[in-house]
Amino acid sequence: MELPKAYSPKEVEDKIYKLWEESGFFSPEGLSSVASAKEDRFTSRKFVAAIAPPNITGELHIGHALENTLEDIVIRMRRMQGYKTLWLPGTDHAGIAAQNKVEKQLAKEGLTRHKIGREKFLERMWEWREKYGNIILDQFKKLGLSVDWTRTQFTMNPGYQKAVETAFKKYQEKGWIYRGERVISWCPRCATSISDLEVNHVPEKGRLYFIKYGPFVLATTRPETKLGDTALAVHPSDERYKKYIGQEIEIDSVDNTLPAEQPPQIKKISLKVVDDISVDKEFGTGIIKVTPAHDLTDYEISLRHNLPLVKIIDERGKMNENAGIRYQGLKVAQAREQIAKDLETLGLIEKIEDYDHNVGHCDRCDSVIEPLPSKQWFLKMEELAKLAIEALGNGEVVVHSEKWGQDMKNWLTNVRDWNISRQLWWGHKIPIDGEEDVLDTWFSSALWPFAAMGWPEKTKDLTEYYPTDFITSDRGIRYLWQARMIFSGKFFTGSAPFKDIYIHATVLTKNGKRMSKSLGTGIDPLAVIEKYGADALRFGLAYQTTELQDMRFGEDTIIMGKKFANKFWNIARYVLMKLGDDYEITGTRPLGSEIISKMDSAAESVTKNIEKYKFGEAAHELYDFIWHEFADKYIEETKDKDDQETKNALAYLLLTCLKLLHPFMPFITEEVYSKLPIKDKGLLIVEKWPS
RNA sequence: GCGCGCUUAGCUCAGUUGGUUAGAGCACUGCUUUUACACAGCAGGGGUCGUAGGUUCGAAUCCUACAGCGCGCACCA
Repeated sequence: MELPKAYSPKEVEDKIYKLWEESGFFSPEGLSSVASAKEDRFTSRKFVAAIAPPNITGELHIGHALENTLEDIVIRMRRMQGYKTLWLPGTDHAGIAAQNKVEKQLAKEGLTRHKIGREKFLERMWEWREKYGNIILDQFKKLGLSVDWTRTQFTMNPGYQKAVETAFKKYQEKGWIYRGERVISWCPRCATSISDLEVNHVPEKGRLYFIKYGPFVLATTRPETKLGDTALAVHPSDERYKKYIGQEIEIDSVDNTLPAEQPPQIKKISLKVVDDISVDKEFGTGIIKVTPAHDLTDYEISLRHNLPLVKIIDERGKMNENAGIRYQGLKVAQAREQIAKDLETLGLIEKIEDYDHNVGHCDRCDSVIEPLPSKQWFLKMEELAKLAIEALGNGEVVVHSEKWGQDMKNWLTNVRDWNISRQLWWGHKIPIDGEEDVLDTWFSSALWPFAAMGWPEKTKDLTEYYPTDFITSDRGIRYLWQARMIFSGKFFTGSAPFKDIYIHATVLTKNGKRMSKSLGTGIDPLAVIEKYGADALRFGLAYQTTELQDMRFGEDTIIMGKKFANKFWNIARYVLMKLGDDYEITGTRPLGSEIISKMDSAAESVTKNIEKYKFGEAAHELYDFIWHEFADKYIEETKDKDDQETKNALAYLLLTCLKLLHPFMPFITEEVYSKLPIKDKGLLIVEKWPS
């Protein structure tokens, strides 16, 4: 059987993937066809993982490629070790992100969701999901992922909807769901509340306005919120202001009842001075205006001092009737300019300084966030957080590396109640009569490992495969998703939903910047696969993986993977040539020569490293052994030998390396395996792991 | 601001509990087209291990300070 001189991935990959799919070995049911009770293969031991479901909005990016390559390495090794493996795939409806996509689509047609109405809009959402929802999953096939496609889930499937409803009701029975008017982070563009975790603080150049407030001067970046002031606050121990605490102070303000066309006039108002420890004596003049409705810190102060809220900014980011006719209808930024001008005219501004500060932006659309009071649904976190902290503390869930586990515990210890309602249309409707809002998308994601298996029904899958063994994601969603999965699992099923969490590195550009599609700094995995092959990409990614260090990824590493694939291909060619036509590989271990024992210890070490999720080390060991020990030394030393012993050793080395390399480079290894002179062989994917 | 991480060859990174001449891939130089592979082989150049101190018989490895880069949390109005 002649092998071509160079390995060409394109001719191999799709063909091999098809073979695997047809074999049924991606499903535990398929594995039972080759099960052996005697050797305990695919019978009693199980290994289960649920994929991090990609959003229906997306396309494959290099982060997905890394994440799922690593997970596939674990799954493939476990499968070969004889575990009945299940890797459960699916997609996430991605509430706000997906809704934004379709709204953009509508905008191109000159439409808005309000113009077409809720029903029609949801139809469009489902159309989107039909058309684009599975793109990533299809792309996963190019990567060679061995997920069980017969079980593909979606977070808005009817069964999953039921899980979400059930979960909500169970929380309700506990009395942990409540509705409250609170100041929350609001995105005027998306017209919904968003989670604090979805607010990005971006440094911006702003201005600090020093405004006269009666006998005081105080500094603010947002003069327009003056119209919503309900108090002034100082630090309790500030000697400068101690005598004013508790007093009502008369202040010159601007008359907001005058139309904008008229020159500004002074209006007297009065504000009480309160003392609060949150005030920094050192900043500005040490005295602050309190605008409870539009500032999170001020809101906290208002709760402590029982101050009223005056809402002056509406849900579209415009000044409302409480701002007075002079400002009503202006956008926040316009109102800021207008009032600054008015105050200046009235001589109420002492000075204006340039000022660099951080401004909150929406994670999804980058609009400036407006804190404002809004009626939202909340989930009490106290008891739930305890459940997760306990699971992380007693080793029921182990986080790799430990650094991230500690980090999650810290977050859970300080976590506030979860605002679970969103003013969107795409998502799970809050299961309360007359309620129009939907649930935060992470509410359903939090149920993923068990809801994807059919919970709350007592399904066979749930009994057999839950809890799972492994999950992985990048660090960006360890609170949003992983921490919440832990307490959801504990609360609803009594078990933590997985044993091991692996937080993988973030892939950066070669220059250490975040990869961004809009900046054109991303690497498209599909283009890489097209150019170098999936195995090269997979191996390159795994080779660079370390526990903590983020990964600056360039083509060099992929080129290395490609060269390595070609090297391995030629090792196989050589061995096959050397073995000759009538040799049959039996897989028996030749008696211990030096190279054989080196092989064995490499096998053991690679296994241990994958089991400990030390992917980079495992890849290095394989590379070094195959290239430098097997090829450079052993093959070179035995070139002039033709005896049976050498042939046995060559055959054994090739077969063992093939197996060890398979999780990293599944396509080329399966292809080579298909060419080996072995009697009654099946597919490499279910062959016995060497260690 | 608080916390964490990183800083080792031109580039991207390894360096296990401190111990002889600090490693890999890519790039580079020279030689080799020898029937597995030129996507290769052999040989080689290149590093005061961020800076300054300290501990030690001995430090890239431990401690302190500083600097640069990055991440997370919190936002000071």
